[in-house]
Amino acid sequence: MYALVDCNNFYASCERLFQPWMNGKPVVVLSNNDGCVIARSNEAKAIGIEMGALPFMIEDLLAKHQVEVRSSNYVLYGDMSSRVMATLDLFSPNVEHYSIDESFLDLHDLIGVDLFDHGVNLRATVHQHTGIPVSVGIASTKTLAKAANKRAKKTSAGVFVIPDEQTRIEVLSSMDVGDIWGVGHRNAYKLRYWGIHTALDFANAPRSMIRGKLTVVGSRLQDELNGTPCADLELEAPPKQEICTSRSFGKMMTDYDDLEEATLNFTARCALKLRKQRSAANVITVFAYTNRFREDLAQYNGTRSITLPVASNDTAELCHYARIALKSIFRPGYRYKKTGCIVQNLVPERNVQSALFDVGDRDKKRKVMEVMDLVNRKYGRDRMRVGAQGYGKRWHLRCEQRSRAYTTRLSELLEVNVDQ
DNA sequence: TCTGGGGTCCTAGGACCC
DNA sequence: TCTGGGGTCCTAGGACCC
Repeated sequence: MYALVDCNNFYASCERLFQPWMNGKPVVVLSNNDGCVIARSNEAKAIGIEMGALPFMIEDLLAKHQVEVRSSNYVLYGDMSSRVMATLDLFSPNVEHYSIDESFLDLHDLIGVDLFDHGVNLRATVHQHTGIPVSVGIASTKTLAKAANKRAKKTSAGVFVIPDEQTRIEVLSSMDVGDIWGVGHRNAYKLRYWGIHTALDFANAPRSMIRGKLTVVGSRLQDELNGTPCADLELEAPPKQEICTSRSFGKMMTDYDDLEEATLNFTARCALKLRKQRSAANVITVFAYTNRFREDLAQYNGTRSITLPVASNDTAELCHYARIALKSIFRPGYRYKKTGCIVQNLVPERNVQSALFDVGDRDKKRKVMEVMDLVNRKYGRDRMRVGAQGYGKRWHLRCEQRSRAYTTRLSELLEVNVDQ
């Protein structure tokens, strides 16, 4: 059996931990740039705030219900996530950390233990260690555990087990086909058109039909819903095959120099992420977009890829090629909203194929990066940087309601008054 | 004024090989 | 009447996830 443990309204729950007066009140967390709603407490859901809602369009609703609005604070969420995960690791030797707020646990070694009680215990322990509420779904495949978890969220215990065939059929028959993990809105639409409305319809549909219309992906899903596991736990995250850093800007930008400074900062982030996983990139892609929602403005999407002579994770070298790419796509006169950098065709750092006519001392460059990373680990991100990254930060994000780094910054620790 | 950021997997079709 | 049979590699695009 597998358990799927999912943190309830994770970002909103993190915000509440250190601002407990928000308990029982509606809370929403906004995306980068305070652009749209990406997390909601149950109270916020209840008053009808939708995922993706735009704050300026629901101003009245927010004011009327005195909704607590927060900018996203990923440092806090990332730290709370690792605390939750560390607790889950106590419950199974095999845990897949699937996303920032979800983990799969392998329960195959659990013999003679009541699974429901185990789930209740797990939930209580996570709450005791971290204060984060979680839901637990337990079943014989990952896809069924997902379905059980969805059901668990509707129960007061917060735990739901699919122990037998009867329960499986009952759960699947009351589940919309679009709620199956792996069926997105596009395939859900098609499936309904073909007369498949519930997860049980999907599980019982002719195999050849599912295979024909939804390829092997659909076929596997069907097997999983019928209790045949097709996906094992991924205990170690495989190295990423590509890495992207991009942001929308608080304000649209027209000036090339501003755009370059932002883009090279994103490139530097990519280079750092590459070094962290000990990879080097063969290809670098840079893109620059205008605001696609502003139909009144001229639109432009520029993108350019460059193949490096030798795979690299050197910040200065990647910035050099990123700048060439950006210069070649930049068109004056447009108002740019977003740029980004993607590094691709990654290879292990130790495995880099050198070029016949390569110039420069790569060993020396590597040592420079090592020192830079060391300095920055000790004194803070980007303390040491390439000049082109600048200090202007004209491209900075808007985040007007950001909470403190309660768990990761000494200067922002919570103060507790003990006089009373 | 105002719409996130970061990934993976699969398939079809073209180019090319013998 | 009417033009083989297998392959591989690469890319673009679609679909999905959080």
